[in-house]
Amino acid sequence: MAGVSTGTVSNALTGKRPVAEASHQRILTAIAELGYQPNLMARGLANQRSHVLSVVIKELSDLGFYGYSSALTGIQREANRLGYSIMLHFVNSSAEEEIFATLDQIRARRADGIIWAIHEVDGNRDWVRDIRPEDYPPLTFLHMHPDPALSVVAIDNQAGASLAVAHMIEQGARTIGIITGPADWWESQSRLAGWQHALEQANLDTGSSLVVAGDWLAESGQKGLETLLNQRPDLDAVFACNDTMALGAIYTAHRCGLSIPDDLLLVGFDNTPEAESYWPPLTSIHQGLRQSGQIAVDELHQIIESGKNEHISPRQHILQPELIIRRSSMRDKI
Amino acid sequence: MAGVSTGTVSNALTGKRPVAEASHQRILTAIAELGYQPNLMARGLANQRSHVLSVVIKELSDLGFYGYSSALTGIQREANRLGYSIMLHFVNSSAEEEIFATLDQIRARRADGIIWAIHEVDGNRDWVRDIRPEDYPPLTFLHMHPDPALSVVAIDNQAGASLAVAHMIEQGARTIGIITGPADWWESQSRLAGWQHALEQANLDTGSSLVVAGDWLAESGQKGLETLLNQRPDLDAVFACNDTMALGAIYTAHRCGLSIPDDLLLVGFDNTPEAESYWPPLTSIHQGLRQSGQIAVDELHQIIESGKNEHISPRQHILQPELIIRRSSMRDKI
DNA sequence: AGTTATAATTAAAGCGGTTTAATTTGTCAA
DNA sequence: TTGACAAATTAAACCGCTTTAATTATAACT
Repeated sequence: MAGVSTGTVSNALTGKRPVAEASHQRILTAIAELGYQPNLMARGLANQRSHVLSVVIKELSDLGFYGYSSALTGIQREANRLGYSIMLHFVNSSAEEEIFATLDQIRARRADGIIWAIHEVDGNRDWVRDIRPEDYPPLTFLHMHPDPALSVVAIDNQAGASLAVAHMIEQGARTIGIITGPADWWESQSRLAGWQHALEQANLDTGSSLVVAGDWLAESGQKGLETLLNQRPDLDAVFACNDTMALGAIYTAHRCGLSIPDDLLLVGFDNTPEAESYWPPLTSIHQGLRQSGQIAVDELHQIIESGKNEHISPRQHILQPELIIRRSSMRDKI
Repeated sequence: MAGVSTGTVSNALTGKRPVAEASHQRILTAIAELGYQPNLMARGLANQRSHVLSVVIKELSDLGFYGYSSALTGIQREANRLGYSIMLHFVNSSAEEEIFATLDQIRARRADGIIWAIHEVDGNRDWVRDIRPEDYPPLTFLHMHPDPALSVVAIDNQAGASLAVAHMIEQGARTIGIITGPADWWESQSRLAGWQHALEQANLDTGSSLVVAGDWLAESGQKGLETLLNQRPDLDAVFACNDTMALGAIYTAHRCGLSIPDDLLLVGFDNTPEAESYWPPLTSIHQGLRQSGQIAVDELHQIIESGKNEHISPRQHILQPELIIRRSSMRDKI
């Protein structure tokens, strides 16, 4: 319609080779007239580049909304800026079968890169060792434990937990319990390690009677605090490994007539927007989730751009979380 | 490698035409040996069918996690079952510019269908009237107000709100305030209408001093209840248009030394998993969000399969929400 | 005007599948 | 042995784009 060949149209649109001003104009008007929209599948086929990033997360069932949503926001913004579309994949179990089904699908779609953001559970990243990397697009892990052989963006959970516990110690707490997430999650483990580390620094009790495992959900926070109180009547502070479980702990405190912070200090993890509307407002650890998502995309983009040829060595990005102090942990009331 | 032509491989894999058992075997082993993975872009190009569903949501910033996450879960499961991958798109403003940019991207990717799940704001669906439907893949709207000309899956917000308010009336409340969402959201409007309807049925006050607008976030629930209490000292119940704002209202009640439910009944909307760990546990309206997502996919799938030719008339699916009673609304304590 | 260099364009091949129409192979009856 | 018919296979075209190599148009210099 513009009286030129498809090759010229291609050049006009991608700008890879110069096109005469006159033809350029004719092409643009023709495009507008026809409502033409380039077919990205065809373009991808020809370019061997889909401009699609695959993001793999655990099914957003009843837990972990906050983390995934925030990270996804960060991912999306950056991906959009760099011209990628994002394809979402869900994995529920750690069954290798399901993992490989997902990987196959990603491979079949010829995604340019993968952000693997499944919360890590003991051994559910082992498959990485079994694959030939050249069979798959570049892979960046989000929120998993750093490994020098892999590209990883993570938050320093241990440091965050230490921050929380050290703060409570400073506020005068001496018997500090912890409500962890499921024992096999990496994030649980490192938050537990942070709790332990901070207590050891201060020569305080880290006995197992101070540890109870939750499942991230509020109800397990309720039960968790009950158990802790039974085991340790002298308990004077609790670190809940996420805000939702902290909410459950607050529930139990109310039910037992315990005042937070007068009788018990409490700190959570995540710093969800609701935390400041808990009663009392909850001190929590803020993670740069949005930022971590963004970094993961940048990282992946670099690897993709550099081409698989020049072997770029994997990098580790560790973000430091931050303590947000609110009333639940302030012995001296404000 | 299997000594057959690509055409035969195609037939073997898709099963569209019969292939001799012997060749079939040879093909399978060759595939296993080579680690072959069909290129879905090429397949899509040839078939004019991408097997991709585009899901458009508002950026999961600080609000609305719960709704989007649940719906996405439903969408994902069903999409997976039917062999679709899902591509995620984010729209933030209601600027037509951004909307059309998104639509163009979807069109360029040749998605088979679109689930438009942007929370509806006054007029931000008007673009639908301006487009030629045949330019775009089939479109289903999720959580927007029904329109006979469009394919829509929605939850009956008005009925849900009425349920909540009627329940409080039954519990003896006579002066029932409401904390709404932003005034321009369709969901706010219909929940407000439900509140009004239930009160009118019972001949109770619906004056504007009983209405205050929030923004879905907890903090606005705090402020909201403050305002209501100032305007109406006789207030004896509140309907918060989501659980998060209800949490804020609880905060204010605690701060003012008011007991829920003794001094004030409270009902929320969403029935988030945390609601039962609020103090007191929150009565709320449960929406079948996961189910609505699933239905949207089914609906779209049907339209896609039927081919654009036989014009399938758009259907409306309205789901009824459900009242979940907990202590926050029980005058007679349990 | 005649070369030559340069810029713009195009024809054709290729990306990796599917599909149609034609061909080969195999079976069986005459 | 031949011919007819069905089943399996394949060659080649096509999906819509990019790109290389070749070609044509344009400008610049003797």
